[in-house]
Amino acid sequence: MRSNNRPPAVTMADVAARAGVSRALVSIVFRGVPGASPETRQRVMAAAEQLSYRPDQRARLLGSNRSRTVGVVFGLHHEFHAEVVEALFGAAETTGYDLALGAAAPTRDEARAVQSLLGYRCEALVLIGPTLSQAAIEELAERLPVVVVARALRTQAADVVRTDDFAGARAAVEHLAGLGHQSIVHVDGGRSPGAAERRRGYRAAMSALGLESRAVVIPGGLTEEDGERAAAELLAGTRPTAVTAFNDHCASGLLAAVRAQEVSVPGGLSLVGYDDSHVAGLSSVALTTIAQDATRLASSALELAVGRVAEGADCAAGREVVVPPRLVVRRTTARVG
Amino acid sequence: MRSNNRPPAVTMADVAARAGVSRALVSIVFRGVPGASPETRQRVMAAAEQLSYRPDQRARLLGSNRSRTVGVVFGLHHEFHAEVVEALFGAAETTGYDLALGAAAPTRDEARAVQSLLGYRCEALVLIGPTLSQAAIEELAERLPVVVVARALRTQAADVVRTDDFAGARAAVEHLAGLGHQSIVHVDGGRSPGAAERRRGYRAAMSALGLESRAVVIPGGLTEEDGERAAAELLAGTRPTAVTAFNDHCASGLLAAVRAQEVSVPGGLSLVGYDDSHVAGLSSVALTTIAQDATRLASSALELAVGRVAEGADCAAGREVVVPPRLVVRRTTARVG
DNA sequence: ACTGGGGACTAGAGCGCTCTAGTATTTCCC
DNA sequence: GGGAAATACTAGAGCGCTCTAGTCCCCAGT
Repeated sequence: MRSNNRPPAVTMADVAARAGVSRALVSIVFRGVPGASPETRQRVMAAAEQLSYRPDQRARLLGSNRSRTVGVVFGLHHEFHAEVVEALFGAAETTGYDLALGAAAPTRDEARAVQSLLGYRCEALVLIGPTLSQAAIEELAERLPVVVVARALRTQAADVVRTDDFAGARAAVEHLAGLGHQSIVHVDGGRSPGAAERRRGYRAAMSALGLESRAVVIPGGLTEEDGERAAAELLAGTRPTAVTAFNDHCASGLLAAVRAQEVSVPGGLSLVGYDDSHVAGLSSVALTTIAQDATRLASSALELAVGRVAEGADCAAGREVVVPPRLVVRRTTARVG
Repeated sequence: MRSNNRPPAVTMADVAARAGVSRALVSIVFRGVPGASPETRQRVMAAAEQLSYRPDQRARLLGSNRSRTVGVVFGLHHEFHAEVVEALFGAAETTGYDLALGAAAPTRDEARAVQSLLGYRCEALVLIGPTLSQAAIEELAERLPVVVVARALRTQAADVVRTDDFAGARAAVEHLAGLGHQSIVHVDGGRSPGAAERRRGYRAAMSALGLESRAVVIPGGLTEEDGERAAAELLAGTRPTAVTAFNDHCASGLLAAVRAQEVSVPGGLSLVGYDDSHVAGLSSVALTTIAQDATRLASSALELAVGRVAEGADCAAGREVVVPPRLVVRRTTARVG
């Protein structure tokens, strides 16, 4: 029994019949390949329009035995991921590839997202800030090209596109040092992608400035709550004059929390975030931060992904694209008072 | 020429050969339908495991001529949408339906997202806070079941699931009035989904309290920036003692901006947001707000969507589920000073 | 002993496309 | 005017599944 009594979906055959041509010709027109006269093309398109026909992706992909699809795994609640995803859509436009989204969230882990994407036979996978283990990523990479975005990974199996977080963290410290700060604390991101690099960059910069002994890293995280918790710890001990935070969310939580304690920013404390996310740009927050170039990360990632697909398995392994960060000075940093 | 020299994808036939059964049997096992003995099931699963086989969704769906997929259109940058999407994944678990995501963003409009979803032959569409015109939605609804979430819409064509925004706005006003406020301004959301209802609820509540003449609506929007702009306007005129904002983002922008102007909240101004989004819960923001129940919105939406699919075109038209909102009192509202 | 029924399994025809191999028809160039 | 080459089009075999209509075999009932 067919319980659904909507009209059956219109297929290529319907369009062909209406236009008075063969199915193959309709296929030719819709794929935009040569082999049809302009008038026929016109006629086919008109027929399709009248029937409001759209080619069935599933069948199209099945038939060509290529999916022309790149899977994207992203964190549903990560603002920065959303920016990269948007940029990926822009980049995909010119490549002829489609994007399939796999959402990861607290109640739906990355592995699930990946599995569902594999079911769609993506030709490559772009993982944005994945928290999967390196082993898991390498295993995946055996099956299809994998590009990891925004996470440093030493592996020959996958390509990596990331911001130079080491340089970013260093730039933050140097900016603060340039303003006369010496007591600079880093609130880190724990095991989050990028956290280790930023921590290393921070330490290296402190050493280079001869502030080695004053380097302090306190545990933070990637959410506002983490920033708030870090603020408590920060204010309890000997107060630094400046802080570099793992990301803008953490920084903004920290900012709000210290301001609530009557500590003025940047008067009493300078603060640098990371990512240049939306929140940093708000005039009421105006966070000095290190910007990641989502557009370049996205276009590089897609380029690597489709490049690898085209080259097949025998291409150069484990390429890495490092995009330089950019210091954006706003109003949470000032000369040490 | 086959440029890609990865091993060809493993198919059902491979599994069948390895397990020594027919393809059909493998299909039976993977669909979990009766018709295979426990031992055979075991054997097939083992074979699939060894080959790390996953059924090809495209083919599976093509073959069954059902996609068992519900398309979800959401705003990539809307925190609240992300919450609903996550809840939808949870709800989908029990229905046997899969979710396909269609992302809308400033550089990728909803129509594109919808078109791409249609290409995957979704059986129904869930539109979260769509900005599409009513006509466009109705046209869509002729082709497949459509459920609109978080936007009031008077139509027979689609089902609607929304929070009772009228009641929500009223609850906000009543809460403030209960604290002695009389001069209460509403910062609205313009043409955003839900904005009109909330505005009406605000006006109705003010009237009911005999504060009709003091009702003031100033233009806002759904972003922090909109809130900041509204703050400027707010502080320029005769200052109210309380504000209800269109959503939490708008409220938090407003909050930061007025605090920057040395206006204490809630001492000098009480503020109520809407949505109970993440940001409202931050201890440094602690925004009193009207919570929308994303989980219930999501489960109702999915229920309606699959219900309509099951019933076919002849089912009750234009159902509406209205989920009650909930006042969450935090620390941005206080008795009028 | 014969029938009937049910469980386990298979053959094979789709699903709506793509794409190779082909058939007409026209054009072009000595 | 005849062959080559290009252009416009079609036939039909897949792609990897699902699912209907079987086949086969074993056992209960009479």
